[in-house]
Amino acid sequence: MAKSGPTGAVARSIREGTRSRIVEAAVQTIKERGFAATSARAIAATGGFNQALVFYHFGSVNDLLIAALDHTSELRMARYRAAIDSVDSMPELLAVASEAYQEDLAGGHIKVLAEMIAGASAMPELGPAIAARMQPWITFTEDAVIRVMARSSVGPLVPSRDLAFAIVSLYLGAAMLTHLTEDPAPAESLFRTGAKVGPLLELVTLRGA
Amino acid sequence: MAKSGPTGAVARSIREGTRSRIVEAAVQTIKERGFAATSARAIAATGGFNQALVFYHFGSVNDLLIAALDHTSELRMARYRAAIDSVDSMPELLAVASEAYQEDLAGGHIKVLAEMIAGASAMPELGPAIAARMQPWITFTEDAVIRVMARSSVGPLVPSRDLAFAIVSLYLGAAMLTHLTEDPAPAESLFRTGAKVGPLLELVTLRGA
DNA sequence: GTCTATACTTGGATAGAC
DNA sequence: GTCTATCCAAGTATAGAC
Repeated sequence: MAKSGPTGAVARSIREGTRSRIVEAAVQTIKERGFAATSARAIAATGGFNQALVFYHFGSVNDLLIAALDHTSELRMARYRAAIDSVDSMPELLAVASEAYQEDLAGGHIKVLAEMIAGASAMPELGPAIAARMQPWITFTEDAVIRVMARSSVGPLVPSRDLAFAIVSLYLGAAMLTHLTEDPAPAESLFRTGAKVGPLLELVTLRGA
Repeated sequence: MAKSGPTGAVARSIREGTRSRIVEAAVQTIKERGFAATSARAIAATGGFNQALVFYHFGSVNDLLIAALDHTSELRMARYRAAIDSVDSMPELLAVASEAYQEDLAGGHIKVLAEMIAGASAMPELGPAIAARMQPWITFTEDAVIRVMARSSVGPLVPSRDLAFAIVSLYLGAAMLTHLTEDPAPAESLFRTGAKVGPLLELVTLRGA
């Protein structure tokens, strides 16, 4: 007969593992205090554990931060994939992208991304790891672009790779500017305008409509 | 009768002032070593002067960095203004923008901008100062957009502020990605594609053509 | 105005007890 | 696996001689 395990917070801690607790504390610390303030000591304070655990489990603060970025990236990618896979028209795509952006902003995901990319400059050895984690987003965007452009008469004229790079750049740049100025209004206005212009574009370019 | 002054490097130093020497050393250090490595000690080593001078002349490293950003921003703004003020068609504008981007990349201006924006996350007290220094670029871009769109039949439909914000975001995001991956190819490909698509757009939308 | 020397702080990282 | 205690490096900033 199996002995019954612990319950409550302790059980949660064991089930999720200390590693997960540390990763989540790292994400939360970046969101709340920014990259620069996310030291091993600050992460430990956020999560309520000892500073030395960071090094025991991850070897270095940098390796922990990369694990944290992986963690949020996976969550966000799953969210975007579910929202976009069922979409194949430009207006729908813009609407979904706008909605997901609002979620990212409210949930602090944008802040984590912006802080990590910014941090890559502060810790150059972090650069390649973060760059590698941007590639899936470009590929993902390119897939969506190809699907939507297939219905357009100008689709074949626009290199999908360039358009995907432009979209990711635009998203990233808008996130950095929003994050920098702490003023969400310009980006929101841009998304609203995009939602209005999208259907127009579709009208003009729809193949064989 | 005026006594003749010193010559050579010494004269240059006096004429430009120590402040300028320090600012230029700061810019060069950011370009060569990145934001994180741009400490008072590193700047002093680059410029061949004493570390304490940074604090005597600027009070803090942060204040020096802001002065350095002002310095490069003024140079770049003058360059862009001269190039763009004489332009009023979309293809020309894209060509000029592409050229200026190449210059920025080669001259390291993009690196300075990217490092400073990244650094704003690392040093939160730097954020507002840098945000304020992005505004002139959005306004400048909006002016160019308004002039070019005046010739287009769809011009009145596109809010110029949104388009300007999008262009600056795209530029910034592309710069950050290029900087991060150290691969200039995607951004260059995007600019080439833009140069091809621009004339097409103009053909389609030219007012009363 | 510019230098040397140094006080002070923060944070990464490890040793060793438990 | 987790804790306490500590070492060490790097950097800001200042005091005070020149």
